[in-house]
Amino acid sequence: MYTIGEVAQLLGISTHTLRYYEKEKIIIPDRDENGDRRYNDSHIRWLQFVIKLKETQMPISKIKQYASLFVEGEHTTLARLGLLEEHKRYIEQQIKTLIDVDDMLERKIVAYKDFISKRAAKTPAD
Amino acid sequence: MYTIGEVAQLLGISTHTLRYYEKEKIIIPDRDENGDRRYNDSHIRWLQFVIKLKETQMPISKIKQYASLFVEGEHTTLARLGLLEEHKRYIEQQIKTLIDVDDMLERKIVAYKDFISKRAAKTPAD
DNA sequence: ATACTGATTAGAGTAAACTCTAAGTCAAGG
DNA sequence: CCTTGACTTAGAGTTTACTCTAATCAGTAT
Repeated sequence: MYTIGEVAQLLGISTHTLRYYEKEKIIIPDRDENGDRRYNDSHIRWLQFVIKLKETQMPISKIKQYASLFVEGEHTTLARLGLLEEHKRYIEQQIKTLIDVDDMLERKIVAYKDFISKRAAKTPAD
Repeated sequence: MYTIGEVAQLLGISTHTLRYYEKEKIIIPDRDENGDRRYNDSHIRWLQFVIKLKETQMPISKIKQYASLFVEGEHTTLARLGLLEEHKRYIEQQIKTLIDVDDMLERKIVAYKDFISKRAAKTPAD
């Protein structure tokens, strides 16, 4: 069981963000006898999943949708599957785009290096 | 030579955005005798490059920096090279992350499908 | 006792990147 | 003549995702 500060540290996010996610109903931790938030291992795993989705540009609104389907229960598995499949398609498209741009940058970088080395060769006495 | 409306259509962005990019000094088109913006092929190519950078999450502030180095002239090639190399490193890291999450989603999706098909098998008379 | 640490809340503020509105002017085409 | 589409400046509004503030309280350290 972790406090909000411990979770923040562990996952490299701020306590502000954790409270924001709770306000948005993305994660609802338990509370201890003082009313302080308590996160267990399954909360942590869910947060790690959320962070992965975020790193791949899934908007908070979609993550919220997915989280609320979870709360609704087992009859939403098909809808959840749909969301994941949709995001997977986005990711695969994004990978293609990134590879394209990576190639484009590689060519530009080579051209710049070439230009710089030629310029250097032209002014040997500088 | 293209008008702002033609460029917007061609590149799938709005005229507002093109004016905004001009305000931010990312692209400075020519003007015709009426003072209307005129974009030539090299403007178009530069805009296509900007859009590619944006698709790969380069912030407008960085694109601005790169554009202003261009305007400053040839002595900024090293700085430009640096910016491109930095963004290339970001992209390559991002590709790794996307591949990881793609795998993770694949596993989740398989698990969901498995669950759904097992549930269907349990209730053959539904 | 009191200062420090870390927790709580509601709600305000911020940054990025547009996106649009107002309130006009101007020129060409049908 | 009227519509369309361009132009201007200045500024307001929107969305996303935080990020921070203020005021308060509970437990521990000196």
